Amino acid sequence: MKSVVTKLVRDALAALPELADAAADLALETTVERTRDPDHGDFATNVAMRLAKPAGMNPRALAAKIVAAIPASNDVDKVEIAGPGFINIYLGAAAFHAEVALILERDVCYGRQPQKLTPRILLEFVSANPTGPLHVGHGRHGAYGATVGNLLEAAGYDVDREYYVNDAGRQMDILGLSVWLRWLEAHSMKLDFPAAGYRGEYIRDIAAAVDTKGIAVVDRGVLLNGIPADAPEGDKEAHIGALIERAKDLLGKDGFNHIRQQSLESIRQDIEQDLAEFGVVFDYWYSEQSLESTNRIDAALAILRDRDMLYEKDGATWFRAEQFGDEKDRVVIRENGVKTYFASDIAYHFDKRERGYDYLIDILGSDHHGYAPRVSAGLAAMGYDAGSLEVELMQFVTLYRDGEKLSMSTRSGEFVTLRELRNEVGNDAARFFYVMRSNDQHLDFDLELAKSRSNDNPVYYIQYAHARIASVFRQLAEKKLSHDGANGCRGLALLVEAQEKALFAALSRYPEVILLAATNRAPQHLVHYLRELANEFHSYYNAHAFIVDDVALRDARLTLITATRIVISNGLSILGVSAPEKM
RNA sequence: GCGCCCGUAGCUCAACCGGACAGAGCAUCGGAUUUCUAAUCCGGCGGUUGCAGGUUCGAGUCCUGCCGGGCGCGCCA
Repeated sequence: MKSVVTKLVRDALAALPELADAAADLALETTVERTRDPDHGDFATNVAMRLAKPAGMNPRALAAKIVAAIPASNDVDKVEIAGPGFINIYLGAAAFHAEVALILERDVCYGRQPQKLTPRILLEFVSANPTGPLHVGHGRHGAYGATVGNLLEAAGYDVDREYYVNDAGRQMDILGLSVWLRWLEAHSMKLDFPAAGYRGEYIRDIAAAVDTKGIAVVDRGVLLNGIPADAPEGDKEAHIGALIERAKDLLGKDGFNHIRQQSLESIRQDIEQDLAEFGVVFDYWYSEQSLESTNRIDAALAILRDRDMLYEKDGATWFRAEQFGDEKDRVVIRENGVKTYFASDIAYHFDKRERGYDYLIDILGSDHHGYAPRVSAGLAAMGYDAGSLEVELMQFVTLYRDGEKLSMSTRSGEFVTLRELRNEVGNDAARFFYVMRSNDQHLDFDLELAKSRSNDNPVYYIQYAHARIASVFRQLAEKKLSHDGANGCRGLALLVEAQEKALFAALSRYPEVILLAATNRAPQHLVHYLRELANEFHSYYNAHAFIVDDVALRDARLTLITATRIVISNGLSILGVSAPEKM
């Protein structure tokens, strides 16, 4: 609906060639806004104020000129100039009636833009290390990423979702070792579990299920002989490092890898299932190991070397990140010959572009904020536009129960898992609460509120509006009445109550909200909108009966609430929240 | 010390490249039900947008400095 107004203003400016220079680099869409105050009409534009200075004119005089140039339209009731030079546009009722007809016609597709061919977007999120079950922080990444993906798709983008599996490196060895030690414990060996190992209960579960091919019970003395002391007396990293080497010796490299791969695959599958149950699904699970096994890291480094982007210093190989805006140069190959994590990141992001994605969005924890300039520098050095990588940072989640903060710690194994959270509050409340706040705000997740089946809980408030509409139609059927939608559309002009006008206006905003939320990667806009829409509906419900004797009025009202039901359902669907028929 | 993010009502948060008297929910106070689900609605109370400057016709929003909080600043992953 906004596009209709924008077009009118654009046509008006086009009819005023003397403004062409002043308006040359003005993005017109941004000057047209919904009004907050109905006294200011439905839409307002500040275009006259924006152009006043470059055009060398008084804003109100300029506004008058623009208003005079606005072409006649059936959609517009009147246009007024207000305040310092705002142009207020009042739309006629017919424009809103047409929008409701469009909602009914497009149904589940209402609010979706036609598919754009470019840019192709790759959205990477969660990407938690496969060393244990997801915790509540990952849940926020999942809910946010999935919703942003849905929003981008609704906005017409071609978007794929990817999970980067950090299945290489030392942490995987620690995982493999942890599982083996638990397996040995289960086979009657008494030992002190390493302080740096993964201590969660799930490790025992994996150990119990592990395929024992190539695994042997070893003598405790053989295992621990010559291993440096663990913390607190010794260095826990040295201790576990020596144990990993010992494990590889005793089991053989293949034997150890066998345990390690089984362990990580078990955890990865658990993560995938957990997320799937949460309505968070990925197109690709991209393995870090595969980067190495296909030599993509070496290939990327070779390209950098060819471009003179690498140099040797202190026995290590450095990348000239500073040249591309990073705060300092970064090591890609350590003195000991091992490639850094950053080297695989460059290769990975390069590969994303090579796979044909034009635009990359990474959703990362806020503790990774230093990472964006680095990887952008890598992309730029590889010949791709640094601006083609966008990083959205997620602030942390704090759980509260009865007003008390719950602590979380991965290593201790005492964290609250996403699965536990989902079981406790339900998927709908969890999805909703996770995206209620802007991603750059800390999220206080109140378990009691999320569970409460009361008016305190915004999820139920919105779902209840949907269920109430469904209930109205059940009542209609019980009364042996039916709804003639075509007749309802013809009779929309009968709907002149304040609550009806408010509902018309709210409904017509939906496509704009989707675009806004998608553009800003800001699901909370949709959350707030749905709450407002539900509020308009509940007010209407309380003020007026829908199932009235006057057939024309009844059909019109039922048509209006049908449109409301469609929009609520579509919006909730993007949030990954169900729209119940009954509560 | 340097860098990034945040600071809005008692609490939790909105506010669309800067726009009209800064909006919701909770809490609190008062009201609405012979009714299509009261998981609802209507109204009242509540603000120097951390502080001080600056830019602008116009600043919660942009710039500078300060105060407070979070996170980062590895040849870790």
